[in-house]
Amino acid sequence: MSVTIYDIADRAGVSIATVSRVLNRHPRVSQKTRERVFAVADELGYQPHVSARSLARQNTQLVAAVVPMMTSYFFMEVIRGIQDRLASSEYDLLVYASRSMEAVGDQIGRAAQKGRADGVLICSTPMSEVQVSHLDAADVPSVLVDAFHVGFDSVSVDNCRGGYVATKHLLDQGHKRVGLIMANPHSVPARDRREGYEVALAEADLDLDPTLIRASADDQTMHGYTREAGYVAMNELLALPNPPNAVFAASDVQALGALKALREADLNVPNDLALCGFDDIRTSAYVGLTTVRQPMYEMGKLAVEKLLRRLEQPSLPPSHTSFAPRLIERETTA
Amino acid sequence: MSVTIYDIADRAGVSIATVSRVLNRHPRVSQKTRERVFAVADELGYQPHVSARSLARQNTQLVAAVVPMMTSYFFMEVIRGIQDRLASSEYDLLVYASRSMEAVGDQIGRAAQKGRADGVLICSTPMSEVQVSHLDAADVPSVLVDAFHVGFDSVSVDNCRGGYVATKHLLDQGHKRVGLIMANPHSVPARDRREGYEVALAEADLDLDPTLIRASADDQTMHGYTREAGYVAMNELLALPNPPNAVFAASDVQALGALKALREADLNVPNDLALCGFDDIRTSAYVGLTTVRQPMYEMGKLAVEKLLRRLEQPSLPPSHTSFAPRLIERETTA
DNA sequence: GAAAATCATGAAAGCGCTTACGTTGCGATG
DNA sequence: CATCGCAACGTAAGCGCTTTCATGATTTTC
Repeated sequence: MSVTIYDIADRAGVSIATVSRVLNRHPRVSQKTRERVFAVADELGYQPHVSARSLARQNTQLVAAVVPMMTSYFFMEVIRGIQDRLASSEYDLLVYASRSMEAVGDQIGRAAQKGRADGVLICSTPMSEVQVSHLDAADVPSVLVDAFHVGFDSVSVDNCRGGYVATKHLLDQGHKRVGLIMANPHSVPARDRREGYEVALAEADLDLDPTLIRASADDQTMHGYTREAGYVAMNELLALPNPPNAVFAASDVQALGALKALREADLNVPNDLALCGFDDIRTSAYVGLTTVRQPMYEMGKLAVEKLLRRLEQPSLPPSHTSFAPRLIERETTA
Repeated sequence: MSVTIYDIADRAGVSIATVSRVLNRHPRVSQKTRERVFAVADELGYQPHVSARSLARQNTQLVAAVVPMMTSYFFMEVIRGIQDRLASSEYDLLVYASRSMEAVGDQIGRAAQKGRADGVLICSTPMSEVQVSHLDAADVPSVLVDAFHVGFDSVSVDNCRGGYVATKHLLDQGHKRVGLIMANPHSVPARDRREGYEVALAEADLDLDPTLIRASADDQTMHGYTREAGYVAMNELLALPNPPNAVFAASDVQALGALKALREADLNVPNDLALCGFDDIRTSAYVGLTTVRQPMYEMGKLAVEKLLRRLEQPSLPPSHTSFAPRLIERETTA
């Protein structure tokens, strides 16, 4: 096989214990042997064997991130934040992305397997009791991103407030009939955004018109956060006897689909109909879509921050952070 | 600690060897003990310890992917392909994304460390001799994506052909002065695309006008593949005494920046100036950008395919695949 | 200058698993 | 009936590292 601490020990005329001490910067080694060992080590091109070290130390230097669907810009940004923060730590990143929202459970299981990773980041996955007990059993520090559970560290966004802000903005522009393009109601964030929408309407003393709310068709993989869903929903709204004059879409991808429908209907945005999305994905800036921005990158970063803190102090009480989403005004509501 | 095979062995009244055999589906175990061991195992909620297993088996069940910058859509798609293919294998994915093109070397080092992963996928990184020797020393199967080296399996795209196709398309539309928005010349794909551009011009008996070629400013992190770079470059081209009437941009993000410059200059695309990009990122479809499509997802998928094959048959000669890029005609060259 | 304290090092146990090899007990073989 | 073969299982030696404990060497202390 390749070079081990035994080889170094032989060559340097010391025991493997000493080699290990040198390699781990243990203070109780003489200057002389330290230098000799180091010299031999890189003369032989030594690299510690990761698994062996993990086994002996009882830690991997790994963090696992569980994410439903890499496809979406949201998760990419979160992961980028995770990645960036991790880069300045000693941890490497393991990514568990599932193709469907359903497979997430398995992924959590794998990620939390004994000796797999020192910590787990779980993204956009509501924690069922099964999963909680799973994680508790595995006894691996975890933090939730874009989800909440009392027992775990979490970082999320105040979706209700986001929905409120978006709707309020539309109302402030003078629109009285504000429609909502929902995602799949299975999605907790979508439900929260809808709640914010309803709060804003109530506050403006407007009745809730259920026909103005379009939920995405049931879709197991993307929870309705797709361009097509937005396209269909907008067409339905336009077909109404009394269509809305403004629409809040639960996500930017849906808003983009809606925009397509509007173009096809030859309607002027924002004059005929104003549109506000949610997320602030890259394309939104490009097409001038007004939206509510989630600080995805920052969320990923903070999640890692929390995880690292917990890794150092496992007994800390769970800490929860909720970011306030910010309205980004652009041309679709000018 | 948590439950080990020793606990199972005790409880089931057998030796740890037998437990191990059962768990690894070794045939030489009686039906009865097999059942008993399994029963005890999941009664105790046993999970094998990953590091211990790795050490004993001399393999992790991990594949590492080294990627420069998660930011870009290109890499997202490649990773998605990797992810998807890996999902139906027994391997988990380790992601090494660096913030700058320069840090990639370190990342490769980490990814290829002994006992870290069973195989490595290296994305968009030209292999220097240092890195080659590094990888050879680590002796871990690797495949190159969007890069080439005789000694390694690789999957890439025929960038030269892509540049040719794009330019030819522009010429076929009757444009005589075709400009090129280059990326940083450090980028091998960018150079290849430029070569294709030149070939197409030569074939059409057109002289190469160097003023029509704009390389991105030196940029260490994105190699000039940015919207801003495209914006600047297009403005430079427009400021020319005799500006081009068609432009090929080395990437879609640059093309989008160029598009912005064109909008600001109040020029009609494609009538005043036709534009063709490269990549086919998501936004391109949305804004109707004609482009040359790279099969990113498929590339990731195939890379894993090759890696898995090599994992089984390490002595296979290196296999190289080059995808032919495909022109996607949209409105910017109608 | 002897006892005590400190330091540098080695021997060996262990992390949790796999696996080569040895041992047992059984039915089949001549 | 002695022998062989083989299935089923146990013993123990690893995998490459960390770390405790013991030990001799060196320094400090009064």
